[in-house]
Amino acid sequence: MVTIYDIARISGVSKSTVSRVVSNHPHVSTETRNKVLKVMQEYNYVPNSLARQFRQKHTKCIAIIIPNIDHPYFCQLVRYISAACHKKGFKTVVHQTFLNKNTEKGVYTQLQTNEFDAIILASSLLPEVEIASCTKNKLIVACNEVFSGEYFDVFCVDEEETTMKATTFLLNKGLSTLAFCADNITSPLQQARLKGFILAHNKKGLNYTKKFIFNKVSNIEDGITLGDKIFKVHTEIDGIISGSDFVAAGLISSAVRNNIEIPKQLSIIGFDNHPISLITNPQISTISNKIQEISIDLVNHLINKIDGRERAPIKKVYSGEFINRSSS
Amino acid sequence: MVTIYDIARISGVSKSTVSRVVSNHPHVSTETRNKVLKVMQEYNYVPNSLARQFRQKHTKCIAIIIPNIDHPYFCQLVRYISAACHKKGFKTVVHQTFLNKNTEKGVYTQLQTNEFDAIILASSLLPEVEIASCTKNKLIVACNEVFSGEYFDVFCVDEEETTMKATTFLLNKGLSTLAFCADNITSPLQQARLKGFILAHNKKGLNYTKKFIFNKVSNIEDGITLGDKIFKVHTEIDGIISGSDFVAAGLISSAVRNNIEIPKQLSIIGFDNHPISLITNPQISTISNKIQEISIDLVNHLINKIDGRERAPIKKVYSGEFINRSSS
DNA sequence: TTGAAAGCGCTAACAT
DNA sequence: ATGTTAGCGCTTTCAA
Repeated sequence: MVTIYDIARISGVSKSTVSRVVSNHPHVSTETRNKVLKVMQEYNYVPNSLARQFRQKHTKCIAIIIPNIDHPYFCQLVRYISAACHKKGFKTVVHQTFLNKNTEKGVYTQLQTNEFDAIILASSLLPEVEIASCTKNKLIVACNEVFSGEYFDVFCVDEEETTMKATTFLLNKGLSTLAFCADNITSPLQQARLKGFILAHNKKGLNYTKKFIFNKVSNIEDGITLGDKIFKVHTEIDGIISGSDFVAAGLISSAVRNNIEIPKQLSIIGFDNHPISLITNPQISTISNKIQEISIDLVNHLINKIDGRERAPIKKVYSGEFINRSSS
Repeated sequence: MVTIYDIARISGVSKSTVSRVVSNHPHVSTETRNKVLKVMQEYNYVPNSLARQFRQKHTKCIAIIIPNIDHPYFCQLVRYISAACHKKGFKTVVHQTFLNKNTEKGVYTQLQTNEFDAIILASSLLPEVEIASCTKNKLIVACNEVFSGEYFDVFCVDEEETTMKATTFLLNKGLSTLAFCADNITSPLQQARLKGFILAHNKKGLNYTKKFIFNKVSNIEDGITLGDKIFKVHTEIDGIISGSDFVAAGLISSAVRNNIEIPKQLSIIGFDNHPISLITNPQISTISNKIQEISIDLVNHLINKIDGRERAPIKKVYSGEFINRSSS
């Protein structure tokens, strides 16, 4: 391996000078710079990132924590975050927890040992204070998880308000028996949605049915399974706020097979405004969560922080948009 | 920051000894080990990965190159590869090229500078020899891209044979005018599929229609757009081999809106066996590509190579499975 | 504008 | 079983 020292020796300058041309410092004469550049090229020199990172105490790498990438929302999130990071010269490493607390904690340990410069936390199983204590003196920012903003930065959609809007829409149509599906009901985000769901009922002086709050429904297959289970038995359900467009798609396909007319007998609302909502029949009414906008804002902010251009923790709340298609 | 030297000083041993307990070496007395462990805990010591990586000349990080993660196949691929790597103590960094050659080259440069230990190449725009020359002396393995296996390891499904099987199935049904959709037709993988498509025609002494080879059709929206364009004008098309289940889903939704009966008037076959193929109406006949099996094999092999337990380049070919549902 | 020199935190060969 | 020591490749302060 050819090192900076080799290049220095060969081009007859010092290591410092070579380092300066590598890092594009000023105060190097054009003559010297060209001479060094030529030798670098000739000997196929590439700087060793490991050494630079060690010396400069940063990795140019950001971790993102999600439950599982094979999911309409997280997949898009990673897409935009990763692209935004790349544009700024950062790598992104994806950590899937598969909803395992210890896996999540492992990522915090890696943060402490400098495996990456910061964490974007898009899904968490741990309480805010515990996370804060695990990530002390390090950079972490939450994305669409419901945290106070007291300990670390938070960028999120107002899940409660958004879910309330969608639920109210169904209630205003005169529906009486709504179901609610969650991916992982104990998470703060799902709790916020549930709160919005309940609040919408309260505001109209209506009751919701506890046994129609379904947990652990996260993908197409889960939607199908749930549908097959409830559509035969609980025909009184006339509306569903489902946790994602994939779940909604599964529910719709099951409903169709069970001869339930949508939206005449049953309304279904999804989340995420994923393109899948365009190909079901009927198309899925959904909630757009501004993934791209949030991703870009968040990454810009985070990188400013890494570069030391920002200080105090901020909380930025976005408003979700209800998109009314044909399933409601 | 508390370093290994601090711990050594405080616990009254040498740096080497501390290093040994950190790395769980044998030849440390239980007494010493416990003493050091206690001090480490008390002072909240965490080893600095940057220094270790630098010293040991590895990152414990593997890059994966894909066009874009928001895609049914690549999303699942990343899911399984990333999980398999994690199990072996490796991180994965996702590089999306968005089909840009220079972005792909950038990743090879990063490999040369040791930003990660190896690349898993799941999508490439570059010829095999160029890749080989860019990744000299480093580890790279291709996944489901059609390379010779001469320069680097290759794990892949036999795309040609698999596509031929599916095409033959349609031809045997008596269909006469088949269309073919590709994501990016110039890629070796898509070329292999096209070859299989053509071969199936040849074997039966039939011709295919060149203008029904469609390029740059990669997601749900593209499927819808293409469907809306061709279903009105080219009613002679009676079968489509589409590049992915998402494209197939888009096509089906467009066909339904255009009052085309599937599979009576038109057969559609997807790729990837993504759950989306279960929620369209009719369900999508598709080709399973054994993502999980390949991912695990590939990662195991790659990590053996990183650890120096393997040498010569290998090529492992898997057979895809045609799954006949209701869209064909 | 350039060079000398110290040192980042850790590992491992060698010596004891 | 433990310590001594050299050094990984680079950046950066300081001096010239």
